[in-house]
Amino acid sequence: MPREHNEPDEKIRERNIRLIIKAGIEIFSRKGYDGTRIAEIAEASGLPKANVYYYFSSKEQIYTAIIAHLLDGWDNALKFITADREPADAFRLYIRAKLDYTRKNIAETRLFASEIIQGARFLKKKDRQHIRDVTDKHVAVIEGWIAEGKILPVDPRHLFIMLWASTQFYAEFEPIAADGLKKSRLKVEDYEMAAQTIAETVLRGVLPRE
Amino acid sequence: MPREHNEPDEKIRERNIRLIIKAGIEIFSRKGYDGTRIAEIAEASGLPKANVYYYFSSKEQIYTAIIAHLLDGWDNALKFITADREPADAFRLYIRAKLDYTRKNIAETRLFASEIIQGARFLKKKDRQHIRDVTDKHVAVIEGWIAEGKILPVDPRHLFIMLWASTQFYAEFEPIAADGLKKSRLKVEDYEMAAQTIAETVLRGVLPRE
DNA sequence: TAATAAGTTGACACTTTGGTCAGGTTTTGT
DNA sequence: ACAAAACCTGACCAAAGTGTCAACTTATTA
Repeated sequence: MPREHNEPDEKIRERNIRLIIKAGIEIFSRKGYDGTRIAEIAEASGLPKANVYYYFSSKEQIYTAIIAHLLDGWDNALKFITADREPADAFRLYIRAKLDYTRKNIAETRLFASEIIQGARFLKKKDRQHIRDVTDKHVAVIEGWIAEGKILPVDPRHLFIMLWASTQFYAEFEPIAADGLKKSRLKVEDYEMAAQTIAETVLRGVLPRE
Repeated sequence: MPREHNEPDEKIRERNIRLIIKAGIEIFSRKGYDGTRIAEIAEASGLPKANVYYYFSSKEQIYTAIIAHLLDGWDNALKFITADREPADAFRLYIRAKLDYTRKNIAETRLFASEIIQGARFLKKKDRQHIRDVTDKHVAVIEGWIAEGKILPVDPRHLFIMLWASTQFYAEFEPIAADGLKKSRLKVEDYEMAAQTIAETVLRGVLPRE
């Protein structure tokens, strides 16, 4: 088996940790925490099991490293609901960015879903607090728009959940979504069409009539 | 430990299978297929492990029995999108029924999500076909409404996914949904409010302006 | 280039797992 | 009451699981 070679300047440590995390994301996302076997991660990353333990002292440590990595990714992807934009633009951008992120990071998205379904056992208090804070900030922006009459009075928290849920779905439930769309696999165009439908419907749903 | 006593006339076999399935739903939903240990199901159902194997010959058999049971439940719960209703009523009823079902069957809902995330390994071809058929039927009704001008031209499949996703979310992602709503746990009123927000928004989103 | 640090790994210890089985007890039909 | 059927279960496997370790090789640094 040809050894994956380093990117330029990438240290051995960095490369191996990257390989382990990458394999871990894939396998944890499919099997959940309890269902994942370290040996499988080792095999998928091309390292012997003992070498995995050289970098991580336990299964839990690999898992929590991945969760942290994942939450980081989201923060970068989602900064589009700000008060200085028009609601229509903000929603459209948000929906598109979220769908884009999930499409390009299907395994991470599934892993997060898996973690929550399994009881959010490894989501730290501060991680949850962080999610709450981000939500609150967005909610405040929406409430501002409502006060200005820019959108209709809708419960902003449920509205948010609706957007979150709709955009998550395509990655998490890919086989079901594909069945529903009568495709064998989802392609970029399907995500594109999803973004359009969600944005159109929700915008007509919340913008005041002219 | 006090033995759970029979419901009147319930045969031993029925009772034990019921107990095993019940425990199985709870544990499979939390741990996924690979993560679930038969010993844990045995303990949760109050039977010795060997007794579980007296009724089911393998882990897989328990799991697939549960999946079948679950799909049955859905068929009963969701019969509200029919061409003879007005769109507004049909959507409102569907959203409410789905949220009601997920609220009362949280573990089943999570188990289904878990199964899909883990690659739909045990969802039989005919089950998927059945889901497709039901979807197609609903899609046809929506297309009918569009043709009659009763609702705006929206992609019916993506619209459906939106409804499905939004209504699933509260059960699957309960901790996140609760965080988002600033509650410690979701109550009936929260599901009620969710139904209202989703229905209002989507209806304004698809009904033609007067 | 020599010493030290970092990385690698086969083999091992110990635990848990799915599943079996022989032999017991209880329920049921007649 | 008695036999047959249904039910129950402690003890047991082989396989698979997590994590360890001592001895080895490769990289780094002065």
